[in-house]
Amino acid sequence: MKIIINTSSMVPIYEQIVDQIKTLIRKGELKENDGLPSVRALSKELKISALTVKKAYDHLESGGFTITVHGKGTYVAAANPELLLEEQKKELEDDLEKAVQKGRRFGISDEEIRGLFELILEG
Amino acid sequence: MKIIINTSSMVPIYEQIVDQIKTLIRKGELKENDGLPSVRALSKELKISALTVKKAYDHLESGGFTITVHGKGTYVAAANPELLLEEQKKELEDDLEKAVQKGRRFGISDEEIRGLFELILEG
Amino acid sequence: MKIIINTSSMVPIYEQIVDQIKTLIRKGELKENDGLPSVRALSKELKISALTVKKAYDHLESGGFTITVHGKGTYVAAANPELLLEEQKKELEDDLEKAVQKGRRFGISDEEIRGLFELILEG
Amino acid sequence: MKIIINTSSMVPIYEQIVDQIKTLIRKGELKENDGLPSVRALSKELKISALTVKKAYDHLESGGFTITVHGKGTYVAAANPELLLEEQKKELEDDLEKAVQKGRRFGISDEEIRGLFELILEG
DNA sequence: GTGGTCTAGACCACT
DNA sequence: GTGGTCTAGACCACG
Repeated sequence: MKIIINTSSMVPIYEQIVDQIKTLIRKGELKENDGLPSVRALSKELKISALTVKKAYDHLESGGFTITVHGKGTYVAAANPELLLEEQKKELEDDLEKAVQKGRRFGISDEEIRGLFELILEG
Repeated sequence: MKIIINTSSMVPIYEQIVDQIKTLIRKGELKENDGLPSVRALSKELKISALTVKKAYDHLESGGFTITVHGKGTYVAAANPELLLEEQKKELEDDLEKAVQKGRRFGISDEEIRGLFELILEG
Repeated sequence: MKIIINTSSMVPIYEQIVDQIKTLIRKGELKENDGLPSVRALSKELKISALTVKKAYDHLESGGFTITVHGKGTYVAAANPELLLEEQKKELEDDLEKAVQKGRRFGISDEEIRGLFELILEG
Repeated sequence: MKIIINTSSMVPIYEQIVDQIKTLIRKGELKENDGLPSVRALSKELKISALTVKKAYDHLESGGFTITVHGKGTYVAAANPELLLEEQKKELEDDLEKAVQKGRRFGISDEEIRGLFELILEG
């Protein structure tokens, strides 16, 4: 489990974990019935609170991506990589749309917004 | 003063006010020495707490965009539209960068991210 | 009546008026039964709100320095220049004491405070 | 944290808190990365509203004296005691200057003002 | 009328 | 537990 946490990022830690595990599942690096690290183990490895890991696992489970078996651990559920991809694309789309709308609200032209976007993508 | 508040947004109300007034100043719709609505008047108009409007005005003043005179009101300070534009561009840039990073974290290729972006811009 | 108003000062306008009239009385430039300018006249002369002048006159009257005769005007009361001087000294003393206490609270030595004070007095 | 609040003073409570914490930082009693009391804890201790403490902490953060981490707490930032000292001296200087100007407005001679000042400093 | 401060409590997000 | 936002209303100072 290569999870990378950026504590100075504005993205909540639990969300960073959720995002990365979802991606691992989608890309097939985590397959059905694979076991996730225990909450305590992952929290120790990432040097963060166990409650934060627990929150990430809760989100994964309520989204149907994992199944938690009491007393045993957390396992990857029957994955549907395509659905997952669509979901993640939708989320990205929302973020991009919000940014574009903010730019337009600022009175910045679409050409300029595109220019900034390309700079970021290439930089 | 056409300020539009979206209470269901995750963006704090006071920040929405700050953003929109900054934009009005930058676009010249609010000029130097123009008076802003009184705290009470705007709070009544937007149906929000006076303290929330006050907080927005405080942010504007500490940013040097307005000058507040006790017992008289809040006025637009000597504007520096260019500096303001740079600031707003920087903010947009940050949002776009976060979105791109999220896309990459999802394992979505840059080409796909660009595709989504163009769809939004053209849509 | 040479009253000088500094609108950019942090001292309230009405207080500036009160201070200067008290001083005029104390120094004998305004004597008992002398008439003060009407509220309207002074407000026009100083280009400030009549309410502000009214507030200054109210303070003077409640302090016993003037007497207002309905329909006639405001007149200097029997002055007691010595008492007035003591009062003003007391006020100055309070301000200086507050400043010194603040300096000490900041952990600035008495020598340094004295140094700053002398600089101001000589500057 | 020995913070002393004077509710009968004209100085806003939040400003009193800001002043005293700045001084604690400058004098080294609060060092880099030290945690400040939680908003709720300090508000309870001082028997004031949590919002007032929050306002003080906001001012400290916007001044770069502290760093606030959501869900964790407020911590002392890399201090710059010298800059802080200059800032506090400037504040004291302003207060002294205002007092001197008031004395002169009262028509009190510089010698007398100095006399009062020395009495306070020595008393 | 204006802004400035404060309260007592609520709800939310993050750890 | 922590901080972040918001409310509805109060009281004060200034014009």
